[in-house]
Amino acid sequence: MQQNNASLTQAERTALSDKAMLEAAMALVLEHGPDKTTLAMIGDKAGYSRGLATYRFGSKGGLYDALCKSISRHWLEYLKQGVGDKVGIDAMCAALDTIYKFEQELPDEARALQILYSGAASPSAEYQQTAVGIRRRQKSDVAEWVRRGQDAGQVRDDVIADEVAAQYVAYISGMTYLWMMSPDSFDFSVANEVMKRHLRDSLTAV
Amino acid sequence: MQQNNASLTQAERTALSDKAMLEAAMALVLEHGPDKTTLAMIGDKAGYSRGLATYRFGSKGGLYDALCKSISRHWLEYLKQGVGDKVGIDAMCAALDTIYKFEQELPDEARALQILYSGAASPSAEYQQTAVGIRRRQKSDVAEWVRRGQDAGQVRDDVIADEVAAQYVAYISGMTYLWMMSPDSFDFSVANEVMKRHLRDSLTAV
DNA sequence: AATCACTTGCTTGTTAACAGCAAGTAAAAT
DNA sequence: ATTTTACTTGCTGTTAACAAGCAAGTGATT
Repeated sequence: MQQNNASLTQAERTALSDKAMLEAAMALVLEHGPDKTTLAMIGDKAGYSRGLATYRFGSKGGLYDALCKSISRHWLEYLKQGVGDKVGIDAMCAALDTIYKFEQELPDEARALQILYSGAASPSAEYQQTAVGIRRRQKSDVAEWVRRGQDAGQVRDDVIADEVAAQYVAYISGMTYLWMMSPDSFDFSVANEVMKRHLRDSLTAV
Repeated sequence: MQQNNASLTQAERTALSDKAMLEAAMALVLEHGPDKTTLAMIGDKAGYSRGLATYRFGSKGGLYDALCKSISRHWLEYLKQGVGDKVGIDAMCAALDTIYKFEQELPDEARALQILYSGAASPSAEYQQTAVGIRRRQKSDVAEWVRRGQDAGQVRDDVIADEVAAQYVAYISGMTYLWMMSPDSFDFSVANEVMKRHLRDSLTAV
């Protein structure tokens, strides 16, 4: 399929097939969901054999773990760019805007990530720890924003960073889930404005 | 298995096997997740044949839809009892306490429901509409509490009931999900106290 | 620079497990 | 007694996973 390139190093071949497989997997997950997607479909769509997915990723769960990590990495980079070096309330508001922008610009990745994170709730999900780790990291990042905002005098001192971060991450998890499940019932941009106002009202130093 | 009862009506037989199947399914979903649970395992655990689940519920997805509805019904009754005839902020706070109590008293049902709702994010989930409908109903119930609280003069008039309800339901969805994924990272009772304080601070009429 | 030993990427053959269906049996209703 | 309903068993196509094989790339020796 891809041997029109006269000659590739082993590393290049792997990188190429890896990318093709993960892209195919994402498209098929969006269309059919993780469980109705078969390894044969993925291999076929990627332009390889039905056996490559298992060979490369060990198992179906292993492939989804890799996909989860791959999209998460991209998302975390995107978020980092959107937030920049802001801290405190500014960082939290910028993150909300970045989430919305990500959903608008890269709806496929956003949706696929949401499906995978949701699937991680199942006891059989092999990427459960991956999903948990990312949520945990997001929470600690937010807590750090709050602490730095407090140091900078922007955020009031009597709030507890970890508590604020837990509420914030819970809100985001729930809102992205609900919005994906029924976009017509939940207006994301309005919700974001409400949330930003709330953050300013409740966290700004007196 | 259950024919020690001399004679049962057809309706009784169905009710009995229905209950046994759903209970078995719930236990197995908690242990192995929906996709690694097989219909044969469910029939076996319930004390019937491997074929009954398909016969009764049409398909694996149909069974999970029934399970989702069954646990949801119980949960909604439990919630109704916990909230009583409260409205406004009181109802929203009572609902938070009831959620916590449900998780403490009936952790299996709470966890199974969470797994099923999460699985509904997959495009292949046959109970997607069931899950969406319940979330939608919860949101409109909350909006109604807010409106009645406004009528009673407890809740400030300048908040928009639908917006408040969306935020509230999003927060609950996210918190229950995160708490199930890593109970050690999210302190549910502390989060509830924080949330209740926030509700009072931001919604109480001036 | 040409060959050869070896490794790595990928494919194909195979198997056990699975969901779903159809045809059957047993139990209750009429 | 006959019909209807609850449930079981036999069967088939599909699937994930594994193993054995093939082909392409790599690196050392000459």
